[in-house]
Amino acid sequence: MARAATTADAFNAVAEPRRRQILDALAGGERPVNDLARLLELAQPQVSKHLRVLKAVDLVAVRDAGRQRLYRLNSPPLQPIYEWVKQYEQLWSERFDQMDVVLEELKEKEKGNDKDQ
Amino acid sequence: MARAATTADAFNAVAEPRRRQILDALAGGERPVNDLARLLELAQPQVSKHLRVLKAVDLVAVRDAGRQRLYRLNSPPLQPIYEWVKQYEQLWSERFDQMDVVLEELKEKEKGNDKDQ
DNA sequence: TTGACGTATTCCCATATCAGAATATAATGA
DNA sequence: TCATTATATTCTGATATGGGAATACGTCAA
Repeated sequence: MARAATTADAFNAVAEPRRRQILDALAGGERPVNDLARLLELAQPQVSKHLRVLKAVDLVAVRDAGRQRLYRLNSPPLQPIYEWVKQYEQLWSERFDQMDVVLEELKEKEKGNDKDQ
Repeated sequence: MARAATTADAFNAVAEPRRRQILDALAGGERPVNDLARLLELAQPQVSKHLRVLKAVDLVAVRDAGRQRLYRLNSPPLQPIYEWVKQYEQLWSERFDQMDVVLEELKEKEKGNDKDQ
């Protein structure tokens, strides 16, 4: 098998920086496609394609407005990412863990020194 | 160009479920490769390959222990993901608040129905 | 040294990606 | 209806993935 599709879940969809930028832009409110293209300095077809991926994982919704299509953010599908990564936030923010890492490295170094002698 | 490499950053590395599982397993402490393979019911070579990706983005560190190689979690590279997704957490919790409002209204209506009976 | 164990690498292959260019579709206004 | 504007789709090509299988590498014990 190959790599999971970008449309497989929010994790994969959001791994692409352009798509994160699009979501960031939509956080300010709904926008038509060309607007996004101008903002991100990206060609219109690429924007449409990225939006398609985001739509597939339900991260955006669309609304027709004449010839324009107004896309808007739908953030809830990001929640699993938040929930997953949140658990690790403690690990890097807690001082004790950092101390553990430092101590581990010191032990390693000491081992190396022992070997040398 | 093609899709960004899995080793491009933590976003891409972590988009693969198996690699998240590996990190989850390592959250409990350092482990040798075969241990992980058994835990995740995955063939050893695949585990080694996933670990290589995780190492490339500095999400794991290794320590030699005889014939074994003990891998351990290094969570700080996950921080950019947390920081990015955290901004959206408010948006969906606000939505929940709105839902609360709706539920409240429903309850009110029900009260009204009770009165009718 | 040899054999066994633990881990890493390589090869194969089906599958997707992303950008760019070209083109198609849809809606509006004259 | 026709031209214009806004968006979507299709095609191409270079690239990489992830699993499976086979194999190579490294270390320890006898």
